[in-house]
This record gives sequence, structure tokens and C-alpha cells, in this order.
Amino acid sequence: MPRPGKATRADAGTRERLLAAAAAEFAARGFAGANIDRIADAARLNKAMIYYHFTNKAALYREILRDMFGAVQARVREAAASGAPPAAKIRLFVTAIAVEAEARPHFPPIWFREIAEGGAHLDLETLRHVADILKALGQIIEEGVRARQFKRVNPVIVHAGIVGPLLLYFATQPLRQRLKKAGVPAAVALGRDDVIAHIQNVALGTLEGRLL
Amino acid sequence: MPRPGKATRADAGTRERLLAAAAAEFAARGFAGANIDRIADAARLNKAMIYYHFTNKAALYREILRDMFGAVQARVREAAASGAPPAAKIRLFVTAIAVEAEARPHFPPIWFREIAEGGAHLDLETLRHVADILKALGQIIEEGVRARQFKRVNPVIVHAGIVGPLLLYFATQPLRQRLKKAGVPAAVALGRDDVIAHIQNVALGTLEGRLL
DNA sequence: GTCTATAAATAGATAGAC
DNA sequence: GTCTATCTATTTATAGAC
Repeated sequence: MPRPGKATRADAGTRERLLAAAAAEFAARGFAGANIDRIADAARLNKAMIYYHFTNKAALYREILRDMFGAVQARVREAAASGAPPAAKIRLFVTAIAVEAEARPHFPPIWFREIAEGGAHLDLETLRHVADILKALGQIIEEGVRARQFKRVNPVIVHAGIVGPLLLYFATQPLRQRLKKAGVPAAVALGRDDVIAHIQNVALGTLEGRLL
Repeated sequence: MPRPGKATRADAGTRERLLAAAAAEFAARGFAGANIDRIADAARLNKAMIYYHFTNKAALYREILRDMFGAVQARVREAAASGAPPAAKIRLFVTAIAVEAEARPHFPPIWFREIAEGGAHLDLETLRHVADILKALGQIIEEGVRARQFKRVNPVIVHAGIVGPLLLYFATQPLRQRLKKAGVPAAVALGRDDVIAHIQNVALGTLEGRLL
């Protein structure tokens, strides 16, 4: 197992270039479809460098998953721990996911793929991050219930109502372009801010019992 | 290119067995990850039979995609064309997707994967089906607007609010089991009917302007 | 219609030079 | 740290017997 220390000489963030190229490749083709040679090429490096920096293809992929879910988890916990009132925390929760997803174009596709695979590639640490995201939402809801501002709603439903549309919006951007060319124009004129605001309103409408 | 006619003798729905096995395999591992041998084994047949019935792996996959999206499209158009009032049509729209997704366990994972891939495997016919689903929703909304029952909302947002949570709910069933074992119990107690009703209410709450 | 055997290509991984 | 060359396993696809 190679143990590369700090870069010694010419290394212009080689490891980071590999991670970025790999993330794009995994997002576009999935774990099985991703090709080590293509990743190396995209990073303007050689295939051997991947095995110098990472144990194997699976380890490289896990690294990307950890970064993704770790970032969301951190931001989401921050929202839950902030001093804001429950409704504001819900808005922060939505924003947290949106911001991290936007910071990583590979995020929504990879998240979808992991769901499709039943989380087959998630190691224990990453699984904990995923669980923590749900737990943080649960805490926010519980707090709102105690403050008599929220109805008690199953966090999984609220979570699905937030994460589902949000990821779908980001991940379908390319597909909507294709649909537009096939003659469905409405599919494109959709502002990011409107989407986020709408999803926040839906979540709060649900929790504050304004749905019926 | 093999042109198998009707089954002549012992064929106990061979083609259908292959399709079923393939759907499960594609759902679990994606297009690239799916293995022709495994599909044949699962159908208790030989790999060569796949190439007897289908041109190649891609054609087999396309067949499954066509069936999926064709079924949803048909049911959704039916809902849009029914005599029901707009609000009931929205409920039918949600049910249509839920019913077809439940009839095919492979449906939600494969849909997610296609989104992640930007619809790379969708041929023109299937792409039209996808577009028709969105169009049908757009028509229902338009009808509701004309009847002064709905606010005019971008169909893509409404669609995301329906399809996102619905697919997420169905597709995360396995992952939620894993989460439960990792100590997040709330993740499982969630009834199918409650989820569907909730998503219907969210869509109608959005369209009828009850969100704020 | 169904199978065995095999061709042909792809792709993950490693050894070793520089 | 980086590259070339190569080994090896996997896997799509086909030829041809029954």
C-alpha cells in the first residue's frame, strides 16, 4: 500500500486533480462504468498515479463519497445547532443541501446512483454521515414541535420532500436540455433561487400544517 | 440480426424471463455494471439466448426503458384526459407514477440512474414518453388555471415535487434498512399510502396557493 | 430454441525504469 | 512523483453443434 507523504517537488495538486477528474467520471458513468484510464487522462496524468495515491478504484470512489456526505453533514449539523428559530433552521437545512450540491456538480448524480445501489459503496463512516443528516432534520422538527410551531411529521417524509426535488432539479439540468430540443420548452426557464424558495415553503407548509 | 418469430415449442416465456432478470440486474448495478452472464443465469438460460432475442446489451436495456416510461406515459395521459376535475387529476397523476413504480421494483433505481446519466440511453421514442409525462402535467395545470382553481406554477417544479419524493421513497427502502441497523429507527415506519397522500397534498397545496 | 466453446476487446492492477 | 510496459481477469459478442 503506497503511503505518499506531502508532495515533494513538481506536484501541482496531483491528488486533487485526480479526485476532481474521478468525481466527474463517477458521476457521468457510475462506479462500474467509470474507467481508470479516462480518469487519469482527464487529470493529464498516468493511470499508475491513481494507484500511487489510492489503493484501488473502490477506495478512490469512497474518498469522493466521504467528501460529499461529510460536507453536507457538517453544514446541516451547523444549521441544526444554530441559534435560529425552527422555521429558519428548516430553511437553512434546505440551503445547506443546495449549496453543497452546487459546489460539486457530481454530487446529485452520484447521490442518485448510491440510492439506486442501496448504498453499496458507503462505508461505515459515510453511512453515519447520511444518518446524521436525517437525525439533524429530526432534531429541528422536534424542536419546532416542542415550541408548538410544527406538527409532528415523520422526518423521512420531510427529508424526501426536500432532497428529492432538490437533487432532481440539479441532476436533470442536462436531461431538460435534451427535452427542450425534443420540443418541451417549459422545461428550462427555472431559476435556482425560485426552486430553493419553493422547496423551503413546501417543507414549512408541511410542518406548519398548511397543506389542507 | 436474429429475428425470432413466435415461440415454437418449449419456450416458456423465455424472452419475458430475460427481460425480468435484466431489469433487476440493471436496477441493481446500472448499465455498465450489469453482466450478461448474470442476467442469463438469473433467467436460468444461457448467455447466447440474450443475443438470440436482443441485438445487444444496449438494445436489451432500451427495451426495458421503453416499457417503463411507456407505461407511465400511458397512465398519466389517461389521467390528464379523464373527465375528473383538475384537483382529482393531480391526485391521479401522483397515483399513476406510484402504481407503475410499484409494479416494477426496478423502476425507481433505473429512473434515477438515467437521470444521473443525462438520459444517455434514452432513444427518441422513450424521450418522447418522458416529455409527454411533463406535458400531461402541464395540461392539467393549465386546465386548473383556466378554471380558476390553480395558480400558474411551472410544471417542472410541480413535477420535481411529485416525482422526486416518490422515487426517493421507493428507491431508498433498502438504504433505510441499512440506516435502521446503524441506529436510525425512525427511518422505516412509513406507510405507502401516507406517502402518496402527502405528496398529493403537497402538489395541490402548491397549485392552490396554500403554501404561504 | 438452446447450448458449448471461443474469439476479441476492455479494463483493473502491478513491476520497474527514470 | 511520474511514466511505460505488461500481466491478468473479466466480459461482450459470435460461430456452430444439437
